[in-house]
Amino acid sequence: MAAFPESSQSAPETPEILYAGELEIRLDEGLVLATGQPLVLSVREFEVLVAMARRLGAIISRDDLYRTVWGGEQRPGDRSVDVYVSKLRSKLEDALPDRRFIHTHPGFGYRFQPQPSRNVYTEAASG
Amino acid sequence: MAAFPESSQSAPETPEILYAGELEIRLDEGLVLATGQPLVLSVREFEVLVAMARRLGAIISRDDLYRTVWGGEQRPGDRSVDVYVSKLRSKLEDALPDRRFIHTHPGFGYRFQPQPSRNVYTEAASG
DNA sequence: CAGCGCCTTTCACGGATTTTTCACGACTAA
DNA sequence: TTAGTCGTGAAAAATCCGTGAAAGGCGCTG
Repeated sequence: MAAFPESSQSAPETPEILYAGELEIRLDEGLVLATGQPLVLSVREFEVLVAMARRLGAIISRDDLYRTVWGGEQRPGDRSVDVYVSKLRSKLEDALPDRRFIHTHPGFGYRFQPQPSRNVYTEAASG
Repeated sequence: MAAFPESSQSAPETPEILYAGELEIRLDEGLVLATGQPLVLSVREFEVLVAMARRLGAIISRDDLYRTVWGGEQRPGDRSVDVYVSKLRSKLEDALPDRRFIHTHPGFGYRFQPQPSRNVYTEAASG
């Protein structure tokens, strides 16, 4: 609803703010608001969140996430992505206990999509 | 120097006074009142405060702050911004011990927003 | 000119925070 | 059981930040 005011000179697909559930992700500032309340995320946490939020609803493989956030190829056995997804989940759950955002699809990757945690009906998560 | 810097954004009207919590910042005078009591700030301190207060709630990077207050580009390793934020914090905390104004977002910058650290008798309604 | 006082800039150190890496255990599938 | 995938606490390494204090400027006073 809140249309953001401004430039049409940039690329049409470069929003400065992403919205997902009660999350507001301000790309230019590195700020995330949960129901208006600011979260304190580290740089990596923020980048992982943005990478996922940009592809809301899609499954993103770990390799893909790694390339997007860290750059280069992920070495076999590297768990960085998992660790940061875990940190992110923790902070998001702190801020919004009734929501789940990051869904695991074993063998495939992660999917980012705001979803109430009490109500699980859309699909069985075990692909 | 200029009594007050022209704003970089074209707001319909440029306010001469900023309010934030119990702070009143009189731009044209260079005067800051905390619960009516005047603070003694140096020029730089005042400018840093104004730069932040003008973007209340937003994260401002050190580079950004440097450009706004000092002008030009910040040289790598320059800590001026940090030092002045520290001085400012110290004076604000002197004047209003129960409030936090300047929040650090490691890796991103600072966010200015009045926030009670203890006592909540703020004007509750969003303003 | 010399001495002061205030402001700004720069430096340095230690603590805080982040990032990376490791390890263990839960879980799944054959 | 055996192998592969995940979640996550915690150690180790790397950065980032807060801040006291030194150093340099500038104006004022005697």
